Amino acid sequence: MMEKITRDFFLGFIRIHILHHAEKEPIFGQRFSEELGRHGYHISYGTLYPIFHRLEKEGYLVSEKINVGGKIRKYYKITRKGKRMLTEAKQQIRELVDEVLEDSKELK
Amino acid sequence: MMEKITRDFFLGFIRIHILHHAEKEPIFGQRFSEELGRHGYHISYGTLYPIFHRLEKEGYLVSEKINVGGKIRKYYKITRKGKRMLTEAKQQIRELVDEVLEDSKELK
DNA sequence: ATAAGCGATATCGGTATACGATATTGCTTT
DNA sequence: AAAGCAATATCGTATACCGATATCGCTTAT
Repeated sequence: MMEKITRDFFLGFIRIHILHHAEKEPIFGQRFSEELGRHGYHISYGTLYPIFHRLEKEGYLVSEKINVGGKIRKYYKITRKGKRMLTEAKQQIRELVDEVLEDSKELK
Repeated sequence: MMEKITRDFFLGFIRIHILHHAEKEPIFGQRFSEELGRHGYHISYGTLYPIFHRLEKEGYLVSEKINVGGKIRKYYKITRKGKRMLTEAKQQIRELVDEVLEDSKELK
């Protein structure tokens, strides 16, 4: 089980994580969750779906329902507004993180 | 005002941030808050103090009340357990962050 | 044609966390 | 002894996370 502190970090980072992936290719909830799982992370659908809804409502993502093999997936892709925000957020996060993680670089 | 998404990140990162500083020198709430403020960040005392309490309760920090000019400050320093956790958390966070922020490096 | 199956999304009730505002602590000075 | 002050602590409300459960929409079997 993950340390709570690392988990808090993970959760605070999840929206950025989502936008980052949605910038590369359209994503949908279940697959995104699975991929996190493959990397040892887990997020409840009760958390994940409302986050998608909110990101769409705020204009950072836009969704499209697609029938794949008879099942409906809701694919999300990033909007122009989302890209702008993501770029800016990444810069701010990098500044925040660089100072604190500086001395852990050699431990990689 | 900060973007909500960046704020979520900041909040998820705050415990790491605190431990990081407490590793360098003993810290107390009000000064820590002021220093964040100087860097453009803000955290409510209603959020900050309970975080300190929890980190101490979990054994990552230990506090000592010190009278400075007639005022009581509660200085926190990191414990051995806290150091171990911090080192581990930093590595995990670096892995998480590196993939996502990779392509923002040249924008620094 | 209908109901069972299934991938996927949506939502619910309980619990925890963040916030601004207010109260409290503990010492010093008047 | 009470007023002043830096600093810490806590309160009530709002929001977020969670596991569990419900719902959706299509396909296949009866």
